[in-house]
Amino acid sequence: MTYRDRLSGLNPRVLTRIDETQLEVDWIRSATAQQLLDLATDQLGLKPLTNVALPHQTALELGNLTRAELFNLLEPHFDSGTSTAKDLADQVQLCRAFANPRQVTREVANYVEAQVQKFPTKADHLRVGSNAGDVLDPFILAANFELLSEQSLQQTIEHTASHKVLMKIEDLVGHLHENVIGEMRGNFRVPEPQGKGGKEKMDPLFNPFPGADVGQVPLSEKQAALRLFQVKSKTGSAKGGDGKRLGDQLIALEESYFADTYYVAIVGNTLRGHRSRGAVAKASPRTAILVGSSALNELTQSAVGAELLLRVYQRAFRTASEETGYRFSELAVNMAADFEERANLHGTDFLSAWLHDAVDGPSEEQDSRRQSKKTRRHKLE
DNA sequence: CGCAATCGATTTGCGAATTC
DNA sequence: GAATTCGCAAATCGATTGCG
Repeated sequence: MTYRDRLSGLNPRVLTRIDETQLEVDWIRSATAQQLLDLATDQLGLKPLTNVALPHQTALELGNLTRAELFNLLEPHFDSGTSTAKDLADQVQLCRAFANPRQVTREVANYVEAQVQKFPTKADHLRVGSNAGDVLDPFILAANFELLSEQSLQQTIEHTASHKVLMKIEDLVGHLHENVIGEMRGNFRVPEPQGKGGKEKMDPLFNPFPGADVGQVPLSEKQAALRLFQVKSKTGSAKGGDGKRLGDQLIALEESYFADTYYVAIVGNTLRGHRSRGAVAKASPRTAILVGSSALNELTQSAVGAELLLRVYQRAFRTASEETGYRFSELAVNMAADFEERANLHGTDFLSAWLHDAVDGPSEEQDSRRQSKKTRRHKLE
């Protein structure tokens, strides 16, 4: 019985993507180094290079070279004043990883741009977050003002804004990992659960792989086992009870699909201090728990996965910066002016002004006893 | 049906509890 | 006693729920 037989009955769109990614990885597994090189030169509109790849070298051998190694190989074939050798080295790695590099890089840039559009641009974006209750903490603002900002309103606002932006970027990067790794040859992004039933309940149509973010078709030496990954940015992400919950999900995936499961963190150079390793291992003993390069090697089936991600992301960030025109420091000046203006209006310093904005309100909106709706749940009982 | 509130997921940081 | 793990906090996002 092949891995594919065990998947029959799953959502047809998921199966289509799995079959597609199987073909994509089959190509690179069977291609020669020359074929990979030809693909890369063709995509850049360059003439084919005939005397770079060794006759019996495979595409994987060439594609798994580091960027520096590739560059050294290619550099003698181009004029030293141009960036062509570098571009081609990049393109070889991209073609090794993705079946459609151009589309992937464009989509990543689009995604980044969409998130940049949600970065703060006005003072009101700092005063309250996207959730109405997430009001900026005036006491932390005071600490920021005194301890970080030399009592400068301008600096205080810059620190506050950058904190907010970096929180958004954390979320952004986490999603990039899932989506970009899911696009690589042999991998597929596990679709978000659809419709009702919850995120944790397995359903062949609406939620076939609860607990996994990325799937991978089997290795050529172990054809029976689908590989399923729970991907985190760092080991600190899941804590306490999350580990047990994830472990329970992973072991359910192993049993349902005869799958090998992986609990991986992209960033991290040691398992020491892993917050949820224990809980996952206890609930799902056969799940491999990996961090850093060890994680990337499994996810990308290459030794240069981390390099590749950085390259794709940096390009996207630069493109997004140019295309959105988001200018952090200019916006911070405007936001600071707005805070100052509000303070002058109230005739006090801006910390006091914001303190009242952050805690004052009609008691009907602040006191559950005055909210006549329905009874609320309480933690203790 | 549309919008607001809520729920569950993610991140980091910190201190308490537990384990070796 | 040191190292590890657990649990809580604040912040964000997206999906679901529920109200008018």
